[in-house]
Amino acid sequence: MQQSKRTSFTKLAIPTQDGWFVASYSEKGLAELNFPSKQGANTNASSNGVPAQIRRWHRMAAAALKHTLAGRATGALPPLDLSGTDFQRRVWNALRRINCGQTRSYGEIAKQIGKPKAVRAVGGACGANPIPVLIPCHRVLAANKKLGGFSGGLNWKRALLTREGITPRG
DNA sequence: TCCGTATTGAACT
DNA sequence: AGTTCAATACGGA
Repeated sequence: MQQSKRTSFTKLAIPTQDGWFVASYSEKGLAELNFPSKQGANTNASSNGVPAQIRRWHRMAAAALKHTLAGRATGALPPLDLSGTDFQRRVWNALRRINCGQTRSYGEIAKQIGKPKAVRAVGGACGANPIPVLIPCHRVLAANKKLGGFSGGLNWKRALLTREGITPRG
């Protein structure tokens, strides 16, 4: 049997004041989080057939997401099933250490993971972050406090930072 | 192997 | 203060 096949994640919606986020779970944990899309998302309409453990993870993820969207500390997260290279996971791990209301530059993240010159690669890893908001890639600004970029749209990044009391330049 | 990237800092208008 | 540019690490095609 091919366990790598992984036909599909279990997708469950998280209702927030900003719309319906979609969380994707594997058997190992939370694998993806997507911003609300205008079209109705392809989520499991009910919890029928969803393992109890995943439902538990989903409750944790939903609470953490709502806290973060409100500008509060993210709090406990379910286990994360991060697919990515070593480098990317190092970056994402470093991002998780940025507390609410704090920011880092791409260069600082690069230093933190022991590759001070890999600043652009850090940017690339941020863009590949499968779990935005909960892995706070929005707290990474450019060296001169410029906004930088955001895969979910700069409007999101700006809004998230503002809620945390941060006013980026630009 | 080549190309793009959510960078950076220095040099130069 | 704005613009240009080379250096640099990584990932995808």
